[in-house]
Amino acid sequence: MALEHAILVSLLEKPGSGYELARRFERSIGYFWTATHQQIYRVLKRMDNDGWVEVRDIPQQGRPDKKEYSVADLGRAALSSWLHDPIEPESVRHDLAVKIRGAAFDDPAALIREVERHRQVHRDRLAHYLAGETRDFTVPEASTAGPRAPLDAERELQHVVLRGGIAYERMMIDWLDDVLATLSRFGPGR
Amino acid sequence: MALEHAILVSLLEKPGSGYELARRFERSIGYFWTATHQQIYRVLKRMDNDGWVEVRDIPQQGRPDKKEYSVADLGRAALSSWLHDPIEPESVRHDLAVKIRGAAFDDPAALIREVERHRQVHRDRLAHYLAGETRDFTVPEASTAGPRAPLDAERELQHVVLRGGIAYERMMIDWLDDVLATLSRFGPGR
DNA sequence: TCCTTCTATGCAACTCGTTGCATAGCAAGC
DNA sequence: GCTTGCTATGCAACGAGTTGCATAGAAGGA
Repeated sequence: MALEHAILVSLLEKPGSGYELARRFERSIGYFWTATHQQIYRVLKRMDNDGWVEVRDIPQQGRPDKKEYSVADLGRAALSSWLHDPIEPESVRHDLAVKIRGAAFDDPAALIREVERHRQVHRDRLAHYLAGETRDFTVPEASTAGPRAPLDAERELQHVVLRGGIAYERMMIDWLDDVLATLSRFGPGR
Repeated sequence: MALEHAILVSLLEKPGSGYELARRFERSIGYFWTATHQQIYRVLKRMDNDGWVEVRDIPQQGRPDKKEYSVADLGRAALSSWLHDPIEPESVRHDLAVKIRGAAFDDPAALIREVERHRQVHRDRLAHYLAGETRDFTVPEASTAGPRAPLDAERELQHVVLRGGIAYERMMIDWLDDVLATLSRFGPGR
């Protein structure tokens, strides 16, 4: 039940409409939390009822009005409370791993295409993350000694999460290489 | 909707009762697919209705009867068909990443305990996987040249999935170290 | 001109997954 | 003797997430 909290974080970083949130969930936030516009609209409505967010109607020309949401005090409190609650380490769900073990009872070689496709997706994601890192987090040459520049928590924490995404994609690409090498040792048919 | 398929794979590897499946989902299968006994019983019943599995009642002394499930031809066909369908690379859900980005609006240092706890969980899992690998996949010294031993697809594929789990845990531990180093650069309070 | 895509929001129906509870006998430890 | 935990299955209710559909005007390409 962390969708509310993911929305709160995103709105604290920058207020926006449900539609805009949905697009963010396809990009930066979506790297570690996915949500469709349906869920977002539904949850936003509930959050509004609960007083977690404030809405401002923004009329637009030629398009439907936009509702810009921002975080209210109650929402901030709810986020803070959630941050202090322990959470369980997330449970994993890897369809591909099920398929790989299942391939033993079918045709292992037939999975090669599929695994290659997944590897390409992870390569693309990695390239995308690395481009984002260069764009947003490249700092000018640090002075040799001297005091550090004041730390911007928001930026630093976004960066460390992005580094997590990068590490994950690199790990996946390496593992999928391993999987491909393993699959290729079995001939077609069973 | 891959729970059916995960169950099929598990039953092909070894027939068993719903209860036994639930325990396997806490162990080896659960490393990449979680399920509670509720889901398993419900899905097993549906799979039985659809003719994917066969049930054999095994009376026991002093305990409730056990229903041992095994995969029927229809189930095997369903698995094979699923294996040949492409799947989307799985969408991620990392509560912890949401928390880390959210910490910028609260107290970053307060997250340190939580992150350390998660790191410990991942260390434990890693140790567990490594022990399992030594136990199940240590091969006797390979002969210098000569022909390879016949390859056992089931075993090899189980092993490569386990190696994926190991790589994942190592990556997480390293990343959480990075997160801790980042969090520690911010003082308490905001 | 028509078709598609984008912005922007939303309902309804459905499936999937979680939580709490219930039964029931046996074994082990305090 | 009592509590806890294990085997073994299951119902009921709820909450989370997905899919299909609908509206509606603007912009851009075939």
